[in-house]
Amino acid sequence: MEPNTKLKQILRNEGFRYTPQRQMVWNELREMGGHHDCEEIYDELKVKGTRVSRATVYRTIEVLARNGLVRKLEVGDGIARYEAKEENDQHHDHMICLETGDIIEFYNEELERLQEEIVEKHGYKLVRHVHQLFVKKK
Amino acid sequence: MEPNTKLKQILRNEGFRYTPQRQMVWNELREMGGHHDCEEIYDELKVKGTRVSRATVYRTIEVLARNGLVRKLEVGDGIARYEAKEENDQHHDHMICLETGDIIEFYNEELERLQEEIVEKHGYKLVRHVHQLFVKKK
DNA sequence: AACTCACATGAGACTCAATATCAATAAAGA
DNA sequence: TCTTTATTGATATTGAGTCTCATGTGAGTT
Repeated sequence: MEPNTKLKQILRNEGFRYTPQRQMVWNELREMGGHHDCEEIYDELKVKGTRVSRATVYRTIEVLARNGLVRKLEVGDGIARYEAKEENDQHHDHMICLETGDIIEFYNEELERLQEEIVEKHGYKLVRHVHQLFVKKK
Repeated sequence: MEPNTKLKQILRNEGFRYTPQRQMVWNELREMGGHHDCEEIYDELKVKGTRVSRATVYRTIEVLARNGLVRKLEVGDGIARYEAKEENDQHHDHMICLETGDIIEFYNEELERLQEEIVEKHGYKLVRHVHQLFVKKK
């Protein structure tokens, strides 16, 4: 399956249209890698000569996030970051260095299990979670 | 020690002045209990006839948070909530019900330990963390 | 008690990420 | 090719939060 077909399929399943703009935003975030805000994506697309409006970047990221292609990350500075969720990425959370702003990914199975357990104990089921560790170099 | 002295002491230690406005914001948040945003605190003070400006509420909450009297809580809707940290409150994190907006507090010792362990393993030290479980009723 | 002055307050202007508006455009099925 | 309707682009608007600055006041000093 060629890479573009994946996005096309997902959009179709959700009743959305496949558009070059959506493809470009999705491509861009994947190519950039890491964690970026909408403004960065918008600027990068502009630099590359592809004209996608700011509004469309915001709207597309939202659509991609709702459909699990992208993960939203809020680090507390009022600017939402996004990261592409690739085919066989495993789930992870984030450690944010307060000195450098670096974002480090981590995953801990025991942690995931504990969360489920806690939620269960309160009579709920877990939909999603936000877990961020703000750290400093030792 | 009468309750007001506590705030007075803390402010003085930080080189801040003790003002009726700061006392009123602090009192209000404690009386309200739970998790509230600045606008709610501002409105409630206005209803009670005490005139504290919006700017002062925002500024005071910030001072209180920096000095550990108040805890900031961001649930992802772009509005910061705050909760009073009383004398002998123990640390806790939050479960947010996606259906009702209810905020449930939880604490798990093993979870806290694990976080320290993970951070340690990456060569950092933990400063603070954000941990929120978004849930639905079963 | 009066004096002093740096810090705090109040009112409103301002910021800026994000959203809404709406005419023009273009998917995609018939 | 035609038609319908979602999508786009340009821009205005929103709103939580911050900044400004003239005025007010806490609190140390005399």
